[in-house]
Amino acid sequence: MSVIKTLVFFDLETTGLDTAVCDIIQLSAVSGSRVFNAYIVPRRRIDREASEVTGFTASNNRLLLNGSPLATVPLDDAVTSFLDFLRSFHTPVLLVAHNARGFDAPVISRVIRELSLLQEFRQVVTGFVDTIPLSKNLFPNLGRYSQKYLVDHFLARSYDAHNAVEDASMLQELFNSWSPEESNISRATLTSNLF
DNA sequence: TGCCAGGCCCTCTTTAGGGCCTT
Repeated sequence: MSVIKTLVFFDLETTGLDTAVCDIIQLSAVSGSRVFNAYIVPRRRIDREASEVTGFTASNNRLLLNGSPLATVPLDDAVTSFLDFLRSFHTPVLLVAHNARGFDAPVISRVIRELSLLQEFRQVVTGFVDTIPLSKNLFPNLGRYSQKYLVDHFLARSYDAHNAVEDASMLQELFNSWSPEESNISRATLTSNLF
């Protein structure tokens, strides 16, 4: 008998690729039709490459997307609201992200530790599902496994990559189109006590 | 001031190198 768990698809936009130091700029999550999104002014400079890829820039304590200012919240408010969003499902949550092991899980886990919220996090999140190993297990001969490629290949869609809400929403659509069995999901799951 | 990653996987492998994947 399996415990009912809620799958929450999430994505981060950050100031760069170094998971040890990057700041979160956008934190988004999607589960069914429910959506969470928060923009945060970063403490550190946004890497040039990250700005080129995402369109985010920061100046004078403001965050801009393609030159237009965004409504932002402090980091601790964003993470607290995210935990409230996860708790609202009233079941254990599996957080699903593309390259969760290599990027999203270490970043969100580090930030949650820095905010002394790890205990609260572990009370609601039981693990991370990484859709890269999941897709490799399901479709071993694809050759390429970037999210953009997978969306194009399986959904025949192009989309606004590097908008975290769009990325999380597309990942949910991809996942649902694959209808993976629980054993496949388990093989691609990292338990939260690793973090 | 400017710069900065790192784990996985494959192969022309293991005394290594390089591409992929995330921003």
